[in-house]
Amino acid sequence: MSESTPGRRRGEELEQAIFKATIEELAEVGYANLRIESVAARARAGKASLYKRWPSRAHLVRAAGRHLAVAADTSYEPTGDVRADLADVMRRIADFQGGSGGEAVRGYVGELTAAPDGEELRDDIERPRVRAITRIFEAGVREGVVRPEALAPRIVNLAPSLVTHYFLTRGEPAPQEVIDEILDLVVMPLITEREHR
Amino acid sequence: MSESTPGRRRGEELEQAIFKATIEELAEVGYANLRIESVAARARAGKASLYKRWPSRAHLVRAAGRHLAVAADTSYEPTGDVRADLADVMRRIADFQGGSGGEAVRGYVGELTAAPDGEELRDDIERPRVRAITRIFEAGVREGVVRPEALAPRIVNLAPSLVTHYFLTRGEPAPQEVIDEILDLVVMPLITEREHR
DNA sequence: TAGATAGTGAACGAGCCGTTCACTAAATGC
DNA sequence: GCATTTAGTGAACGGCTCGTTCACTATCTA
Repeated sequence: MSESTPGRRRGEELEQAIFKATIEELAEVGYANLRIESVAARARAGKASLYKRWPSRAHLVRAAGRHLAVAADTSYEPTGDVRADLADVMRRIADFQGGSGGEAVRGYVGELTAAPDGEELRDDIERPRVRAITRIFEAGVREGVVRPEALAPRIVNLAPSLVTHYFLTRGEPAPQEVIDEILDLVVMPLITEREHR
Repeated sequence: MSESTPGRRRGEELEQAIFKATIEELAEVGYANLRIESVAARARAGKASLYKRWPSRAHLVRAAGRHLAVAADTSYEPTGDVRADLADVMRRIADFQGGSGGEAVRGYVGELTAAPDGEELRDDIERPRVRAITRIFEAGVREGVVRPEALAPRIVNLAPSLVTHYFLTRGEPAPQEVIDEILDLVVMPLITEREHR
């Protein structure tokens, strides 16, 4: 019961508090203005405790981003309406990008130079999306409305990639109209059978 | 003839020298490690001259990026082979991203928060691509191998968007295999007629 | 040729970085 | 229940880069 007066936290408990503070700071000031000292102060922790765990701001933010991505990984149940299900997943991605997760990704991208590490963050973010969309596509294939070739990873990743590209190049998450247009002009025409004609 | 010993440059001439220095620095140390003082020193200019023109590093890099994008805008003549022409344009985009242009874009993305300005840079970069691909598509439409619907901006931008997304999330420009896969699995199936079957 | 304009270079205060250290609280071993 | 080890705190630091200022000087213009 060391909740109200933490006395002195350590290990996992302290780490969680630092992640929480990082995410809050990201949401408030953005990645570009994130100060290690501010995070430490907000978490009521010593700056040295942060540097003991992560060698730089970029590493801290990356770790916090993974933390966030894993936490946000809620399993998704397709309704069977392929377009509606895809729109739903894309909307969730855009919402994620509108918050701290987006700031973390932005920072990761800005600092990234010929990615030596950092693949884990991308994987943690991509994996649940791929899983959700694969299930949607599989359901569509069973019903005969989606071509089996659509299950190729590049095609499964198409919708998330385009939503993310919008976010990265515009600075704000894709609005609903953009999501609709991506679906109606690109994704749906590509994945559905066009035997008519 | 104030080339070898510039005496003291001003106006346009000085600005060009600063851009040149910025681009060289970007290529050498990357955006994250770019120091205003290093740029000034390399351009043999006073730091104050830089701050007189651009309020921050981000603005300087953005301006240099536009400068570069405009300079790189070589008009493109389609051969008529849609896939080969697209592969060519995508290859050029990836090459651009592998140099200073990519670093400028990366910096712009990292610093970007709900883009108030910065649309000019995106436009300067996108416009020539859109123009080139539109011409490729138009040629394809005339020959009956490309659907007229492919001329929608979202579809014209598809290939560049995916190449750019790869670059931004991986930290390095898309290799040839990725370009080929994007073309064969996504772009070509989407834009070509599929009346057979 | 005189004045106005624009660039130089050095110096500055301020802020944040990443590190260190003496101190203290919590966990562990006995 | 006491002694030892482990881990976090908080303050202080040297160093770097920022963005600004200022006296000086080169170039342009009238």
